[in-house]
Amino acid sequence: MARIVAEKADVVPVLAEIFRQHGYEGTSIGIISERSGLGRGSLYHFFPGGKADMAAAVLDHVSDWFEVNVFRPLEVLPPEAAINTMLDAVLTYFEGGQRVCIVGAFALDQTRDRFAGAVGSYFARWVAVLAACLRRMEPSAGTCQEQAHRMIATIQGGIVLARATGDAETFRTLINELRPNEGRTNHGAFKAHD
Amino acid sequence: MARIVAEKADVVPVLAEIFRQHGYEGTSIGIISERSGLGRGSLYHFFPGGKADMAAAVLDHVSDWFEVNVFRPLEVLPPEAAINTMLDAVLTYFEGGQRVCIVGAFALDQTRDRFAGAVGSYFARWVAVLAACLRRMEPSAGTCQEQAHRMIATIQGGIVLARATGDAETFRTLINELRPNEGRTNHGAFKAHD
DNA sequence: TAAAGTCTGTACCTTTCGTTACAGAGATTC
DNA sequence: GAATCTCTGTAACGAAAGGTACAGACTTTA
Repeated sequence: MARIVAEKADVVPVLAEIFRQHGYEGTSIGIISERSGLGRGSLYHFFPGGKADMAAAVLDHVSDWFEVNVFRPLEVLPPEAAINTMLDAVLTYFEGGQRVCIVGAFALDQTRDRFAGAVGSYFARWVAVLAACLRRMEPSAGTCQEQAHRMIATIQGGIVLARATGDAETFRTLINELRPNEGRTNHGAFKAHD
Repeated sequence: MARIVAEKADVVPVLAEIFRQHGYEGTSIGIISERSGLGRGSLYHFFPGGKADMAAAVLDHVSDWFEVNVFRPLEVLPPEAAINTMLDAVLTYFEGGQRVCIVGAFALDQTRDRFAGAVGSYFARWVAVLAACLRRMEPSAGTCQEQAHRMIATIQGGIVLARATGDAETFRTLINELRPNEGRTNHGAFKAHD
């Protein structure tokens, strides 16, 4: 038999892309086998738990990526730089909003219940770490958690909006408006009048 | 045969709820038949195009609801009242973010391509009509479209976030912060400093 | 009341789903 | 170099998928 040795680590990103495109229910083992080039044998060798196992590995992988590229920087970098790093990462990772956040996508249907732990902790950690960063930035502010919610919601909703309208520029503008370092402009829903 | 005459109009809301919960791919005719109480015969009588036909009817129905309860008010009411009406509708309709926006959910996977027209025009109309309302409110502002994007993204992302964390209060706070009529507070991501 | 039209339940079709079984090829170990 | 382990391809499984066929029962029209 032709044997091209595959490693689990190489397969997970491919799986991630497939789940991103088709969603959990829309992804079939057939598609996975075809797009990854791995037969069913290999697939079930790496992921004995089947499809759910594959999706769980993808969620882990995504969480790790955000841990390194977003959450950790939010903790260790100076606040303004941290937030800019986060937004830069978001802009490239989600490809102008055309590439979906699987965790967010999973949250929208019953898939959420299956992976409630991973989905919940991903967003909980993001909120916690971003709120803490905002607090370091403006210790006087008592609404850091709400600000964090608003920023994350803008990112997630920006993906929905950008994909629905097919407009990547919408997403980029939305994200860049969240930056803290462009001359203290008002980033609110309504312009400040006074 | 037992004959309980059903009307298409009565069935569509039930379908909507099912698609909301399971997503397009996760919804099977079996589930639909079971939950709606209609046999396959009736289902395919009302929707000759099958599952896609059913989902299309749901999208139409949702669009109509928003047309009446959100878009039209945004056009005809005084701006501030219009926006408050929209936010009230959003709060009750999405049930604290636990109930999903099907249009938004469809936008996140390949289902979008199947219903690109309905998905695109739903959001395009929302953006257009909200931006126009904001312009009437503050004719000087040149960023009404961006503000509209931000508000709609907050709503859609708020649903994602609320469902992921299971916290309905997060969603309510997020929505209420979008209101224009509470003493000109700054609703931005960052507090205004000057 | 006869005819036509509308709705409904059931049985069945084909395809695809996720999963399993398993033999064999290649690498690794002793 | 035999034994073992890791990986791979193929075939097949039962279950569930979406969809069709169609006769029967009720309404409506005439």
